[in-house]
Amino acid sequence: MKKAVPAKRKRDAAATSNAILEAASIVFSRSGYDRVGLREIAKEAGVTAALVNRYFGSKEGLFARILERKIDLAPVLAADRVAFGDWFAEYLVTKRENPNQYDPMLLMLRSLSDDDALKIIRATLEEQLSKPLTAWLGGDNASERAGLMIAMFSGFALMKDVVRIKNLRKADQDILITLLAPIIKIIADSPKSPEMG
Amino acid sequence: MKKAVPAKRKRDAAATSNAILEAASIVFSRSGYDRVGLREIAKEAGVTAALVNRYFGSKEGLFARILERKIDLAPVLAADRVAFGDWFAEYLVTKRENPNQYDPMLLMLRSLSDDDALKIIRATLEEQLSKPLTAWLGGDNASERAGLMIAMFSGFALMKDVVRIKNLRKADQDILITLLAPIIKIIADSPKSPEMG
DNA sequence: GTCTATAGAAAGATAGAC
DNA sequence: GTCTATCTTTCTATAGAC
Repeated sequence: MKKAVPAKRKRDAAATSNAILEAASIVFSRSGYDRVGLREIAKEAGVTAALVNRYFGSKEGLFARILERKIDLAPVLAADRVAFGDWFAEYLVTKRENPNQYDPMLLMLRSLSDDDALKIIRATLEEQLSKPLTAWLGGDNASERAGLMIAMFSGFALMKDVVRIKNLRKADQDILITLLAPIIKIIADSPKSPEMG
Repeated sequence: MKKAVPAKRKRDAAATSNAILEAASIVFSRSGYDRVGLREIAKEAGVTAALVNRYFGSKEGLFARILERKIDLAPVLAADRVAFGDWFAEYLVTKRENPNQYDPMLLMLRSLSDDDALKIIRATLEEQLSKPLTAWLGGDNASERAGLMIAMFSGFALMKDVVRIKNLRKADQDILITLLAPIIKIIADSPKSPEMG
């Protein structure tokens, strides 16, 4: 609940620019590209809308900058390979949305309606998720399996946190994990080399 | 390619209202709720924007009306139960988006950015997909499995047709089907009664 | 570096003529 | 039943004062 009472900085370009970027990351994650105006972002950052364009050129430029920052896959891919299915299933099911936090996946899922944003999202997904995930998975048809993995977990996040269907919101978490784990496993395990790492 | 040259009807409320509904269904499917204005819909239907509000009250009302119509699940659920996994995998992978056709799933996936639309989408998914699918699946944890099924295939449609990631667009279709089928099967088959119908 | 003020475009909705 | 015209709001972006 760190409300917008930022330590009063004055005439510090870097700090201001960071404050805007941080505010936009959070607000876009919560509401998506279209629902948020520059005024709201600026207000959250403690400045005026004019500065957003001054530092980022345009709303689209700001959005691109947010997703340019590297998405940290380490916590996900650091999991033990054989335990990955169970671990990732639990991660997806128990992950709680924090409305005051940057969440690249939710930000993207909520920003599909703008053409400019969509292009940036496509590029981000391919560069930041698809590529490293394909490499990490390895084995036969790694690219297709990475695609299915992204489809699966984006769909899960979409239905659980964005659309919020009851089936997933009211479900017992342990049951969901039990059901989800084998799905992740068969995607993650290369069919022809299931025991390799 | 049936461009907007509708058989000139004059002063026929039912026909006009239908034309608007049909045009909106197609345009919303192609572009989503936010990207489309009432003027564009009206033009496509061969009328003016004022009539849209006259017949549907508001843009939101129009959107709700589109999704009120029953989604026909028969072609999907009519499949033989044991062959369902293979059949549905092939269906999802080979399905081609037709930009001149109403597609409820793509319409919803592209309309997540508006709050009013999102509420309608949530209700539609639960009433029109979740409920019948849960009943059809049956067995233990049918609701959770239905939720996962919806998550899986909405995520697949999202990444294939909306975001269009290369992993799924450039993939060999047979490989995708082969990988997808077992995923669908383990969701569809109740863990404790895998052989029941 | 930051602000106020505003330009300019587009949207949803409505009043009223025909 | 359908149209034109317009009101009102909201948005991104920019010019220019301080």
